[in-house]
Amino acid sequence: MLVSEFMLQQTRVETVAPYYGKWLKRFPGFAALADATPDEVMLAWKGLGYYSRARNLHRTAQMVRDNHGGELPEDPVALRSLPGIGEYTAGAVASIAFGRRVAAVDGNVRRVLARLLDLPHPTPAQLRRAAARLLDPDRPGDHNEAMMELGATICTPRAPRCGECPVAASCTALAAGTVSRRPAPRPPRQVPRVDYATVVALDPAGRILLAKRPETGLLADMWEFPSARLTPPPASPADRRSPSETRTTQPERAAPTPAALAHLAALGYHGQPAATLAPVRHAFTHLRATYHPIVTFCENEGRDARDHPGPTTTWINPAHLDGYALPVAQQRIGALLTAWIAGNRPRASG
DNA sequence: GACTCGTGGAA
DNA sequence: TTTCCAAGAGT
Repeated sequence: MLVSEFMLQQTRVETVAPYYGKWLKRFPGFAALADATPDEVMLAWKGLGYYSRARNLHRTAQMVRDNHGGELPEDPVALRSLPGIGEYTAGAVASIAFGRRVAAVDGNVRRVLARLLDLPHPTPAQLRRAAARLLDPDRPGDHNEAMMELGATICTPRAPRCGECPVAASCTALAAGTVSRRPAPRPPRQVPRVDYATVVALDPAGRILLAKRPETGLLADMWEFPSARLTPPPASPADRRSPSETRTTQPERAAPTPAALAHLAALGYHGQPAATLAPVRHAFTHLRATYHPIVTFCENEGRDARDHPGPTTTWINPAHLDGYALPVAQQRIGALLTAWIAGNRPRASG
């Protein structure tokens, strides 16, 4: 249940389903997960997104092993202290798995309560009080699941089916005619557009260069083709409050070559662009990225990550790309590269 | 309270 | 094609 709760944070059931079974087979319990390496954990989470969840679940497994005798604590306060377990997950696990009398307020329950009580801007404290007051003390787990299921199937964000709702008679927002505006949606923010030059370096043996991302921030601890930002950093958060009517003047297509070669030189390699692959677009939660992949032939002077400072890098056989934790956009670049190599194989003998 | 942090699917 | 999310947690 802990694995499913981690995976379901901000993620749909249909997306999680294929990962869940494979994960439990790969890591059958806390001990197996705790003993795994970070790379093994990231590889199993590859493609699921919000990768800090994987690192936190890994750390939680190690804390369960080292501090809790190998068994997950049942007390919601103890659960709350584990990495990646917040107020919601602690309440869900404690009530559903262990029968503790605590509420679990997720996005669905928040919406249900906001409508039942007609609260436009419910605070976490208001939601905690309301959920605790309504909780069925005899069946807290079933109650919490029922609240979430009600929000997922009847009390939906758009087009709620109030005619089928079992608690419609108690719904304050329904009586007031404000259901569609409860809770009030937050005003949209402008999403920055960012262009990256992506270096696909090929050595004479046909191997490609990968770099490991920093252990914090976007796509932490994931592998990627070395990339350099082409567009200036986004404006300060306060400057992008308004909707997208004022689209920033980003170039439709950035010129990638100089920055790409500069980045490559910074890594200690030099070469000439052999081809430019099709741009790859990818929408993150708060960022819309466009990667401009450049294929370049490089002399691999037998160097690897231990021979020079800077980011961790490694040369790999393109056929082994699946063995590395690459985010989705980088996997797409890898697919483009594979196709390009296949189309250029006859000329590669020189 | 504001902000960061992925992805795929529906509208 | 673009928007808007969906079973949150950490800073």
